[in-house]
Formats: sequence, C-alpha cells, structure tokens
Amino acid sequence: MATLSDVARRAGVSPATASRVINGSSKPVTDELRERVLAAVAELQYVPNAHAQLLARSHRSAVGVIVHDVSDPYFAEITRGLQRVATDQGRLLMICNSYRDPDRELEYVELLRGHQVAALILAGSGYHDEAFTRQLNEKLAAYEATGGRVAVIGRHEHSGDAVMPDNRAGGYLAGRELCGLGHRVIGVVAGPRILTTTTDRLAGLRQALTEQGRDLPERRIRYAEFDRDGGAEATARLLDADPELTAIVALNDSMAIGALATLRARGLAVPQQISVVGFDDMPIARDVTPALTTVRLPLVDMGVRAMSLVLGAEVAAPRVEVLPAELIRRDTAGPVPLAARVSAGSAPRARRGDAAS
Amino acid sequence: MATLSDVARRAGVSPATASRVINGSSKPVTDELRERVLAAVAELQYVPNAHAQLLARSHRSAVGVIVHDVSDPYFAEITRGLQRVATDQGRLLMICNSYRDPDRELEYVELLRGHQVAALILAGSGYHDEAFTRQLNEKLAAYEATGGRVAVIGRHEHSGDAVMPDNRAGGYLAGRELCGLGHRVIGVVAGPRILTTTTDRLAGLRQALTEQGRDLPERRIRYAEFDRDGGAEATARLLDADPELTAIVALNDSMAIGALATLRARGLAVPQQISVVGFDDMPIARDVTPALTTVRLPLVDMGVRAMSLVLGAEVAAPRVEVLPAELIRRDTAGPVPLAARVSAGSAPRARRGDAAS
DNA sequence: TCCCTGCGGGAAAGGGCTTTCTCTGCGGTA
DNA sequence: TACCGCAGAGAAAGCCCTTTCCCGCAGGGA
Repeated sequence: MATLSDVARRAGVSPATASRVINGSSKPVTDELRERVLAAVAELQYVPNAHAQLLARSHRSAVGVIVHDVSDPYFAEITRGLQRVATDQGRLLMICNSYRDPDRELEYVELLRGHQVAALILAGSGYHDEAFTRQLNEKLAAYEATGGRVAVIGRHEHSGDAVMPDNRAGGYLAGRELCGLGHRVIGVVAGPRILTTTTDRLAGLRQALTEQGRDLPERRIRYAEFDRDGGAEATARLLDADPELTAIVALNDSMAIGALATLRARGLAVPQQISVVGFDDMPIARDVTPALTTVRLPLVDMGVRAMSLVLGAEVAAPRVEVLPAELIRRDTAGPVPLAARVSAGSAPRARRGDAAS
Repeated sequence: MATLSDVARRAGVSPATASRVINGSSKPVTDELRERVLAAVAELQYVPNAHAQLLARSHRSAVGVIVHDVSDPYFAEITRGLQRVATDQGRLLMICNSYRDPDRELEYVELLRGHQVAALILAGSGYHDEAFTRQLNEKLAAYEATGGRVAVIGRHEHSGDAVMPDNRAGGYLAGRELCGLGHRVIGVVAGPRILTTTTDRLAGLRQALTEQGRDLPERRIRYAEFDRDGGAEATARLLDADPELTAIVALNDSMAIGALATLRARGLAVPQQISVVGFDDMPIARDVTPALTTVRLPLVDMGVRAMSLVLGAEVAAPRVEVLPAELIRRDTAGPVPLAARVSAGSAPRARRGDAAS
C-alpha cells in the first residue's frame, strides 16, 4: 500500500504539504504543488490509512450503535432514523448486533469505546437481570466519565438520556380494543419474560383487562422467542391449553405472523373465529392477509430522537422522551364470535352449555 | 481516556509488559506483575485504543462487505452466511449499505481499503453502465494489487472470484411453471432495467416463454423499484394496460408482495383469477396469504461460499461458483382460468367471444 | 571458577498520519 | 537601507500501541 510519504516523495514535496492538499486544509498551498500532489495520488491510487488518520486526529466522530439485529424490521426502522440524523451531521455509524446476548452487549460497549466513538446508543429491550444491569451501567458511566455521550432506546437501565416507546400504553390499547370487541378469553403470545419490553407491554395489557373486569391468568400467557417461529409455537401451546380462546395478543408483529400461520394451519378463521392483535406495526403488517391489527410505535422517529439527543448539546439533567403508541385497526381483530359470547360468563353452567353445543 | 502508559505507570511496569499482559502475549510475565497490571486495568477502566492497535499491528484482519441494504431480507440472508464464516475465523465484518447508488459503492471501496480490510465482498446486482463498471474494476484491481482479496456475489463485473445465483435459470423455471399451468398472457413486474439481475432473470423467463411458443413483448414488462411499493405500482400499470393478464412474474419477492396487495385491492382472486410467481424465497414468502410460489435462491449459502473463497487459499485462476435456483410451489400459482383458456388463441374471433361472455 | 543459556523485563523503534512550530524569502514600510 | 510581517513550505513532535532487540541476572555444566 502506498503511504503518504510515497505520495510526497513522488510529488517532490514534504508529507506535510501532501497531507494538507489531500485533506483540503485551510493552510494555503500553491497551485503547482497542489497539482503535483493530486497527480501523485492518482498515479499511486493512494488511499489514506484510516487507522493512522483516526489515531493522529484523535477526533471522536463516529457513533456506536448496539441493537439486537439490524435485519429485524423493528431495529431496521430505528436504525433508519439513527442513520438519517447521523448522515446529516457527517457522522459514521458503527452498528453491532448483540443478538440479545447480554455478554455480547457488554463486549460491544468496550469494543466501541476502543474505537473512540463520540457517542453510544443502545436500542432494544433491557433485561430483568440485576447483575448485568449493574455491570452495564458501570461501563456506561466509565465511558461517560471520559466525555462519551450515551442514549438508550426502549430500556430503563441507563440514568441518562433515553427515548422510550410507551410500551405499557401500547399494551393497554391492545387490551382495551379487544375488550371493546367483547372478548373475554384472551391469550398472550409473549417474548422472553426476562425482557422489560415483554413485561411492560404485558403490564399495560393486564391493566386494561383488569379495568374491564377481565383477568389475565399466567396460564394464558406463553413465553417464547420474539420471532415468527416463537409466535407460531407459543400460539400452538396456547390453543392446546385453552381451546376457548377468542383472541390473541402477540407482543410483537413477528410473533403475530407466526400466530397467524398456526391459526391458518389449524383452520381457524381470523377474525371470525379468533382475533389477533400484534405490536410494533412493522411494514409487513399491512401485507399479510388478513392485514394485521397492531399497535404502532414511531420507530423511525425513535431513532431520530435518540441520535439528536446524543449529538445535541449536553444538558445537565437527563432527558427522557416518551413516544406514544397508537392502535392501528386492520383486519385481524373482530367482534367476539356469537358462540363465545353466549358462554361469556365464566360460570360453570354457561361453560357446560357451550361444550354441549 | 486512560492510555497504556497510564496503566503501566500505575502498575509500576513498562508499557511493554503491560501490553504483553493485556494481549496475552506468548512472552512469559511473572504472576506478580501480571496481577498488578490487571488491577491497574480494572481500576482505570482501561480499554485499548483500537486505532492505535490496528495501526501498530498493521494486521489486515477485518473483511469489508458492500450490500444494497442489510435490512433487505435478500441481503440479510446473504450477510448471515458471510457472518457465519467470518465469526468462525475470528474476523470482524464491516458492512456498508450502498442503497444501490454506484457512486456510494465506489466511495465505500475506498473507505474499506482505507480501513485496511483483508478482503472485500460486493453483493448485489451489477449495473449496465460501462463507465461505472470500468471505474469499479480499476479500483478493485488496485486493491488486489496490494494483496487484497475480492469476491463478488451476483454480479458479472469482476474478473476474479464470484458466486453467482443462477438468475437466468430461475427466470426460466418461473416461465416454464406458468406455461405448464396453461398461461399465455404473462406480465412481468421487473426491477430497474439498469440492473443485471433484472435482465438476467428476464432473459431466462423470455427463453422459457419462447420455447413454449409464447412471447414476452416489452409492453407486458413494467420496470420499477425492486421493493414492495415498486411492485404494487408496476402491477397496477400492468393491469391497466392489459386486463387479460392471467399471470404475473415478479422479479423479486418484495415486488411480489406489492403485486399481491394491488391484486387484493382490485378484488382479483389469487390464484383463481390470476397467478403470481415471486423470486428469491425470502422468509416472509411462506407467511403471506396465499403463500407465495417463488424461485428459491440459496442466499445463506451464497454468503458462506463467498466468504470462504475470499478467506481461503489464493488460487491463480478466478473461481466462479454458480448456485442453482429452485422452484418452490406454494399457493399463488394455479392453472389458467377457464375463460382465459377459451380465448387463448390470440385470434380476434376468440377475443370477441370472450368479451361477450 | 568461568562461561553459556535462558528467562523476565525494559528501551526503543516503528506504524502512517496530522499539526504545530520553525524557517526562508519576498514585498512593503519607515 | 534596514526592518517588519507574512505567505508558503518543511521539520519534527506527537497520537497510542506492538514488537523486536537488548540487557541483566540466575542457574547449570564443564
């Protein structure tokens, strides 16, 4: 690889001058030398060594991002928002996939710190794990102590800037919608229970049901991976345990799609026999058939906000921006079936009648 | 930020010793010093400066990857394959999204070269653009001249190692399938015509139709963006121009999903009234309703192969691995409707009869 | 006793670039 | 004519590590 001094030698100038020409320094250089340098660069196909540049400049400019998986639509959307702001400000993004492995998350914090990023953004659910949370906070604090900026998206841990989708309110919306449609026996296809996202959404949902005089016993909740196959499998288990289910809330859209697949496989008509509500409103939600009723989160906006926080002026008090959830009514949630409505009261009498029909 | 010499000073050793401890060098260090260094590292929350390390080691280890967009399922799958091999070999991946902008692609080649990557992988369609192709090849050649390895996935440009999905054969399979089902009036929802992927798939499709005595006039092809909305829009235009269409081939699955959306909006039953065949078999293809009949490409495997080529032994002759396409029959392609079969001969007489019915 | 060997540790030389500081030479002013 | 100031170029000092080379010392063999 050609180096800067190769270029300088070839152009018959000092490395300093070559550097100035190449980087468009403010220091003036005569046109003749400039031309010679540029010619040398072209002839040698010279590309500056980024590591050397970064080291010499000791100029923190890149921003580190830790997500579960960029190719997961939830994070893809958030990343789109992050990217938009970063590009506007001429920042490079370093994106790392933790695949929801806490250890890997910790490692990536160090890795990114080592790469001298100007800021760090952690997106995705936090964990109900005391030890991990403490460790993470220590690392983040150490990073902040050296001037690094940190923001989190959708997790509570961090004491500093945060962008929070209103998961709880979203869960509430889903619950209220189904209650309004007359459903009483509602199952939940949930993500891993160690994730705060799962428990937050669940809490909102439970609150809505309670307010409407329904309940949400643990046996109507199935925890699985937060993806399509997890949703399919959890739905199957739910159905096996409780055939009287008239509605399912999936705690994200991927799981909802898995749920729809299982329901289709079992010949259950959606929404005539059973309703489904998803969560997140990822792009594909409108294209499945029937189109998915779901709770929308402003994902791109979340990314935009987080990056703005982290690149904006430093403020003494930590800022927490809560972004609202919104119910998107499409075609997977309908009124409770008549048969189920008859047996609605959970009195044994009604149950028997239902079973006999 | 604490530096190595801070650590060394605190531990009362030389930077050399500190470095050896931290990096687990093969050179032996007494336990006492080791402990002192480790303690200092912990106290100072020391993290090595990655740029300095990379510079000092001058050790090309990372691999650069340029794709259209990692969050596009097509590339997400390929990337999964790349990642798998890279992780096995302890390589870091630097992934860049070109968003199908040739200039950005060129820039990223330089950027990655500057970052001293050991190899470069370009995934995604090439362009019918002489000037760009030449420029790209020059840059790649310059990189290879300095010992860099290069492989491309799904593009013809490069003269070296390549992994090629058999796009042409895939197009052929789609065409043969539809002909076999009796379709005669087949429309194509195509990606941008500047992409070689588009033209390759189209060529295979055209060959199949020709062999079966059908033709594929330009007016039955609509070019649009290679995504959902492009597919939806192109389908609408196609339908407007040619209401007699009984089948649509979408040149990738995203477009196929857009096509299904348009057909649904217009109340056309799939596959009873009109058939649809996609391309790529991305994961969501099985979850749309009806499940998408499509041409599968071994995406993950393509990534695996490419990374293996590039990290494996250097070989004099460039290797080109062609990976086969496979037709996946699901539910969107069915026999041509009876009405259309009657009017199959393009004789005016039959047409009139059809219109009267 | 002497020399050689080998081990544990430090000094110092890069690695390639940026940037400050210094120097030279020229034009302009007193 | 003497001096000042400034423009334009180069010398050199980092930036923070890694790794080679070298040194001192202790132990073992002759």
